[in-house]
Amino acid sequence: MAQSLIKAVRGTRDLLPPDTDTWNFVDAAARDCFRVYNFHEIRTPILEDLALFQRSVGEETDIVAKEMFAWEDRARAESEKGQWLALRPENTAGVVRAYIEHKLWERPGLQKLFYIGPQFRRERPQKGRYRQFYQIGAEIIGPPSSGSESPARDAEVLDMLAALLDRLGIEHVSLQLNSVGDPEDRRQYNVRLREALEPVAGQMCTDCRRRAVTNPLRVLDCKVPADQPIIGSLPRISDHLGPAAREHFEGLQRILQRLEIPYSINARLVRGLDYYVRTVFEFTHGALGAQNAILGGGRYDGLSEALGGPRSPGIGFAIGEDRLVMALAEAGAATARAPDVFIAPLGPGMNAEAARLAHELRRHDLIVETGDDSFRLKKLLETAARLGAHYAVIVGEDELATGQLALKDLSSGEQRQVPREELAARIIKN
RNA sequence: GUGGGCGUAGCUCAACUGGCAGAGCACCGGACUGUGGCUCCGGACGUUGUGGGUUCGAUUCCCAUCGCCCACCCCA
Repeated sequence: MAQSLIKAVRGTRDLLPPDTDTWNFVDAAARDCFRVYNFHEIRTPILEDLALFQRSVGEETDIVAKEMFAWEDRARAESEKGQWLALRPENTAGVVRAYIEHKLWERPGLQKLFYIGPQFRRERPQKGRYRQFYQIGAEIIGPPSSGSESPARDAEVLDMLAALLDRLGIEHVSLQLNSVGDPEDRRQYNVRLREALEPVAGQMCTDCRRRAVTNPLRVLDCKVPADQPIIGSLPRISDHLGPAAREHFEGLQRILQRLEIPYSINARLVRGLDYYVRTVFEFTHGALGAQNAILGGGRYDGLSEALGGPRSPGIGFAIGEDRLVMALAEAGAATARAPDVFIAPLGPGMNAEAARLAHELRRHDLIVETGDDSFRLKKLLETAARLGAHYAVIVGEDELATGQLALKDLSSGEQRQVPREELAARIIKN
């Protein structure tokens, strides 16, 4: 391989057929789900002002501190400085920015928005983690008067997710649920956690010793077996929720139970983004390697205000589509598309007849592939079989003369003469 | 950013302590001039990721470099 060949840049990849059929299958299933839950699509730019992510995701988070593609744009005038731009590392910030910029809170009712698109993080690639990755996400946001603060909205989002995963046939997923409380609850809990960690951190792994100082919440996430007893003895955030957050969390659980959506409370589920309050959740899937979270989300009641907008509580999620597709592949889901019929033009000059017939069949919404009259019939049928076509139609001199086309069922091998005008109906019926 | 593993045909992989780079699948042609899947015969397929070093000789050993994978940190 010559080294001068240009290749896809690190952490990006080409999605090729037949995999793209699977991706489209997922997209279509998601859009269908969003439709019946009355969500509408929003498309925001891939490129945003860097400050948007610093203010929303959190300046101290690794995502913003070291994992963004960001650069200073060319200055418009010599006296000016360039604007700092970034490829979006997630989509919620952009959605809320657009919500504020276009005063969507003035529209009646709740804003129920979804997006499907690429996101970018400058991390070292590994299984299920790419520098350009794809997320399917949705947000419910609106002023408090629209009911945006209600746990019913949290439940609606979770119900939709459960429906989507079920529809896709993804099994072995489990809903992990937690409440991280309101900002004041979280501050107090952080203090308590630090206090509790101080005497025991020395007995924990090196990462935890560091986290105990820098980011105590992350200690809860540690997977080192030896640390588990200590982690189990640490105070739980659920014991430190204020009355409002507690009531919200209980309200959500009542609805989930009525909806018969199974979930488990994971007191150690904390999420990395600064803006999350109250409800946080994850769906995890076995057999995806270390990156086992297939989607995640939570409530972000203060985000709009943090970005200079009016108070607008909200809740949302993002599905890691790369991982969802991986899970589908694990399940062996058949999503590839094959032609309904292959047209074999037999003999010189038959391409025109084949093209005409293909045109007619396609108007009946059939997936049609055509061969070329320069090939022998043996090769044409071979091609038809290899493409996975259900039927082959032979168009040759004999057929033209009689008006009867040879229709061959490629799985059974059965072949019969069919009048040209009945062809489409015959293929559709089977 | 850190650690480990791996780079050989389109794909999956062989090649003993250094001795003519191979197999299966896939591809193309033929046996079979209007009938695919099975079988048989034949064909094409490579600067062994790249650059350097050691050697009579390197896919093999050494150094460097690039790429990919897995994991860590962190996270969807």
